[in-house]
Amino acid sequence: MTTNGHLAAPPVPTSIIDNVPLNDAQRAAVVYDGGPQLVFAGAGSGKTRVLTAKIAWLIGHKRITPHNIFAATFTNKAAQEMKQRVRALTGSPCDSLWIGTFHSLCARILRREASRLGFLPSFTIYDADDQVSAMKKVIKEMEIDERAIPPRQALGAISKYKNACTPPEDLDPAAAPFFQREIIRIYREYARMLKRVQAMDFDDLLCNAVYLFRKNPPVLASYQDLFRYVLVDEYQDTNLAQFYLVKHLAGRSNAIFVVGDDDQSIYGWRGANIENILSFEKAFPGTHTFTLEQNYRSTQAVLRFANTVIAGNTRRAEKKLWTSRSGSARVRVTRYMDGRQEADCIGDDIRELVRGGMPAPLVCVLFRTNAQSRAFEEAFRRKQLPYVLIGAVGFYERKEIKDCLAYLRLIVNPLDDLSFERIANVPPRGLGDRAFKDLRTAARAAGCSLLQIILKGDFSMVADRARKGCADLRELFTEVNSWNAAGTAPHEVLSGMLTRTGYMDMLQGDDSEESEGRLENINELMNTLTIWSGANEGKALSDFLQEVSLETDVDRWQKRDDAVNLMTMHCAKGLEFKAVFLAGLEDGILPSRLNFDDEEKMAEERRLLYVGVTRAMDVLRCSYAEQRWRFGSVTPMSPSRFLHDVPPEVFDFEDRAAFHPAREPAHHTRRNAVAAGPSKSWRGQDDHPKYDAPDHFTQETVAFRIGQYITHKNYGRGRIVSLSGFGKDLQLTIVFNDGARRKLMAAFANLENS
DNA sequence: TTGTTTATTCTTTTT
DNA sequence: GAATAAACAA
Repeated sequence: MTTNGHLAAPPVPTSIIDNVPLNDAQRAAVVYDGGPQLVFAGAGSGKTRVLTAKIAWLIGHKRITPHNIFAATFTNKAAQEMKQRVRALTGSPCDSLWIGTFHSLCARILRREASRLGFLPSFTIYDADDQVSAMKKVIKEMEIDERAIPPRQALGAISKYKNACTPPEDLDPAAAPFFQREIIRIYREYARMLKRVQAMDFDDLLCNAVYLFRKNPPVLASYQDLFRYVLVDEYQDTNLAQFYLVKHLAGRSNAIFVVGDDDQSIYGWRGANIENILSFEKAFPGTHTFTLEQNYRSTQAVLRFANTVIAGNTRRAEKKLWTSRSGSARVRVTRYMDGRQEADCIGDDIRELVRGGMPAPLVCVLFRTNAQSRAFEEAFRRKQLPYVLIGAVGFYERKEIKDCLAYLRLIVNPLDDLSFERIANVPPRGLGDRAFKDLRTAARAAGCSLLQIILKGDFSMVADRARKGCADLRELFTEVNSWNAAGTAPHEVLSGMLTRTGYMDMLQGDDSEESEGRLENINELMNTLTIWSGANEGKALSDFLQEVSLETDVDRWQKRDDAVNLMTMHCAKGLEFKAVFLAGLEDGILPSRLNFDDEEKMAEERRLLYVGVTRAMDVLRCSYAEQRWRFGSVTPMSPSRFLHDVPPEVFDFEDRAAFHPAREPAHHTRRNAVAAGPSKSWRGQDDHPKYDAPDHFTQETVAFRIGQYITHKNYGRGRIVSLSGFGKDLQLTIVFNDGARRKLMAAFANLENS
């Protein structure tokens, strides 16, 4: 059953949302009150607005208390913003809304109910790094060869089980083939270890919440009573565990509202299941489906490009995005000689845009992988073009920051052996492998954690020279624990701790470039913590640690009023910019060569490009390079196969490679030298058959750009005013000196430069 | 036990 | 090219 607005929108004056400009379809979705709702919201169709209005309507019109609403968003930032807007609309304080990412909402539930799962409320949340080190330890302890089963692979397999909410005790190793059998054994040990150190990884937050509800029907019932309404944003990126969760919470009331766009499903690799949205109606019978097709974000030129990109995918929910926004700028596709030229020229183009009045923070460069950011950072720094890089090496993933956090974690959770092992010898305290082994044996015998052994004060199990270090640690933690108990502000605890341990001295003594940056980072952490303590009076150190580990890249993003933005396309989900540059659109990068052989993954790559394209409001520029400096050698590249699916009339093609002045950069091979040689993949052998891209992109004969003067045998001299198509099909629009405007096929026109 | 050198491996996207 | 692990010297 589908409604496009006109039928189901009774013009009931519902004062609460009268202040929100909504079109018919949006309004219909907001005021519908007849059971489960699925809203297909195309890119830029006002999804957030609908979601916000819906919550406001629930509170203001349906009289549901904020406390009884569960809303899952994709970032915490989005949650904060929505909270603000709902507050503005309803005039009621909305602090009690359950709104946030699935992970934070689950963490909140799990802290309250921890004991039912055999956890303490103070459990630690392990990030990807922590997971790897925990897994390495498990594998080592089980005396399995790390090369036979790489930790990451084991984690990947376990993550699949957790996504499906299959606990290790439901798996029978005897019934599985060898490799799987080992994985199951490892899964068991890993789970045991996390329990022992009182930690949950990201997947645990979701599946443990599901286990909680499965095993405790009364608890489930109490949450079903609590959450009278469940809303989910970006539903296309939910995984099975999240589906179970939603099904548990809303299964009885059927009071559920989900928004999403199957065309923007880009997290399949993380376990997201596009079937969740495509089969929503099966899971929630009686679902009413709404479709938002009017795009308010992009110009027709951008949207046409986007529509042709996504049209290449077959299995999609039918929808046609349209816009009434006109705009003068055509989409441009540019060919560059190499990554460096690409970054340079994009920098120049951005400067040009900004000079023309475009605010820098509304400009964004998007790429497929984090590694690609480097070229831009270098170029922009050279050009003194301010930028902010979102994502990449996250602040909280830096060594020194992780060290600080490990110290703090140990105060909150003394059972966290992993954090203990991380910092026990940083700065050096004479504790090496030998000492750790001794401590572990003693801890195991006493049935307690490493830190607890230290706190006992009996160091007879370790060698002489390690005793001093152990005693130091004991003194440190005894003292710090007393500060914390006495209610010393968190930032003071941290700074006291770092001075006391000599960590600061360690960095100050080392006058390398990095240690300077590290000191700065630690300062920044201290500032963050100070500000946080001020803004969150009454909250504990443990709350800070949780917020930090569940923070998304976008959450930490602060727009600077003079800086342009750099980020991956994944990171850009849900965001919009006036001008978007999509860089590195090459086969092997987007789509990633790692997904060449999997049809569904390739469809996801295409959706990723679609997401990138639809971030643009006014200006969209795509680019690819002929060769790229990758992995220590120059690799020839060809344009993304997705570009070939876009009909030429939808964009202007511009070739800047041929016009780039010959340059002899220190480490770059000359283009011709490479182009002439046999094409070699970066591994030294062609392990993937090279996609046979039509060579018209790279044909050296087609080298024209807008503004160039040429001479034609019959028509004389003229100036190129626009280009469309590629290679053999490249069409030039030329204004000749006689005033005539002619469209010519470049391949046949036989033009000369003049 | 610690710090240095050399070898080796591996490259996507993130809560 | 970078990050990590193993090997080695002090």
